[in-house]
Amino acid sequence: MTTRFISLTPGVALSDQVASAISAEIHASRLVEGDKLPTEAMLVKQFGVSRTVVREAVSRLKSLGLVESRQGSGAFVKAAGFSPLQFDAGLAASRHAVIQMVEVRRALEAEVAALAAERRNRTDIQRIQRAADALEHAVKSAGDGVDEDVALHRAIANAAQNQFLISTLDYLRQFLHGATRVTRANEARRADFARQVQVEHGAIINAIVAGDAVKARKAAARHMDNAIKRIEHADPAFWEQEGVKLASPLVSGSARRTKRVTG
Amino acid sequence: MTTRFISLTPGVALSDQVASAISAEIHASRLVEGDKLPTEAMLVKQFGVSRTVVREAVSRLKSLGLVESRQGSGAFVKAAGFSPLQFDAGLAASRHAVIQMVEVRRALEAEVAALAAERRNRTDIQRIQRAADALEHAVKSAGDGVDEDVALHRAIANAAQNQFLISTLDYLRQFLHGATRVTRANEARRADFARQVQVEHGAIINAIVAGDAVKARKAAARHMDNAIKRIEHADPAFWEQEGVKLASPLVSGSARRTKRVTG
DNA sequence: TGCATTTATTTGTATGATAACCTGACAAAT
DNA sequence: ATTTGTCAGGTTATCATACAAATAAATGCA
Repeated sequence: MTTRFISLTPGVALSDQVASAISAEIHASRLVEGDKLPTEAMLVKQFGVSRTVVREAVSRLKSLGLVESRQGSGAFVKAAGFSPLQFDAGLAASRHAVIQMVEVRRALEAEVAALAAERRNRTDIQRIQRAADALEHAVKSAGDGVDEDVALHRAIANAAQNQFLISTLDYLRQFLHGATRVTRANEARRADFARQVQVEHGAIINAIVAGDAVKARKAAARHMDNAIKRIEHADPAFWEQEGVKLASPLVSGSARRTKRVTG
Repeated sequence: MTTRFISLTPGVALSDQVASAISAEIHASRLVEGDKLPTEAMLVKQFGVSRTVVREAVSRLKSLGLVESRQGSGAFVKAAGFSPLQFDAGLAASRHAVIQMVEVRRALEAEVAALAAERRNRTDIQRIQRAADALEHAVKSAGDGVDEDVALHRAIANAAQNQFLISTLDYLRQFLHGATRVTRANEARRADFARQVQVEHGAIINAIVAGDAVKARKAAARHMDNAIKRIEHADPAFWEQEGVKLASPLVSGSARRTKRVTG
């Protein structure tokens, strides 16, 4: 008796259905590491599709790292590695989600600042202050200063000497880049806001230079708290138009045709 | 004049080579979002392979989210999504890396505890206390309590009402699971250690129940600080043997035959 | 038993054919 | 002028068949 798979619904690509059917068996642990998949011929029979479809389905599972095939032998379930962290891209434009992400960032930036204060060396301090100068110069030159802001925070993160903190913050920044742009545009319009940000940065940097981890942690947390406030008071037009456009994809995998490619 | 792709080397699966060749074009920005890939017929000519190979290659790019194909129209380069966060799995067994990951976790657990203290409702409190009871019971029953420990921290995270904090912590836990097992085994051997952990948990829970965010943050941070200390004093044998075993897979994609499947 | 050879199985690749679908163009009707 | 219907060409999706290459099982022999 062989494994019975689900029936197929027309309309959706057959290879997708077969791939997800097999993938479901693996995730449901009905097929575990080392297990041999049914042969292509068997899958053809069980699903009632052609070998092309079966091969494409298995090929996708291979590229996803779920299975591994050996010519002449068969296809086998691979060891389930660590599943990567991947937030839903559509949430990057939702005001609520962005605030939650900044909460994550607040935690990490505070930790980074504290560790940087403990571990910074002379080179780190130089880089941080150079990045701060560049940011100040960009603001004076009427630039938005987004890149310089990122560079400053990255310089601080480097001083913390923790690769995972750096990676995680970089990952978050992918999602927060759009929001950062908006908030900085807001800040640029109001001189008092810009000055406030500069003061916040200065407090963090001073604490790091002084080697005061507690003060650095507090200053970084306060900086992020204010960032949340600035996001909350950002131009609501941004969240509406962008939010709607990007929010749809996540509710379901339904077909959408957002882009025209006519030549 | 159409895009010229690389030549093929025998030995490696053709579909792999074609897939990575096209993928390289995309990553090199010679093919950008919205661009139409050459038709299957063209790719067949350019690479000098069969249509089966081309289709499997494109199918893999689809599952990787790099391209999207529309029947009757063609295959198009999709918008480059956010690159996921993925730590090197081999590092999960290195003592130094684990400590750095716990530093990340300390930041997040502190934030989680603080937010949980602010946002917890009656249901959250019930779940947290039930999880704490289960952990205590597991310890008394001579279990290692790893699962219960995870469940407790997860219950707290849920009360924080921040999906991204939860996801990120879950992601970290994948890597820290092995280390957690070891440290808890250590704790189980020493009654004073076990009691200390229980006290630390109790402090976090009490602060959350009391709604004291500051105290909750401090208690969680202290718990993680002690976790780092416990890891540093863990049995060094673990880091040696496990470290070697887990370090190998990542150095290259070479063929290894670890498992026999004769059934 | 132990080993070499053969045979069968299975995946990799090639090829041709058909169906489903999209796009653009054009004509007809409104 | 706009909409609707139809058609032709191109493209992907699927099917079927065949052969090559690698592996595993079976066989025969010493």
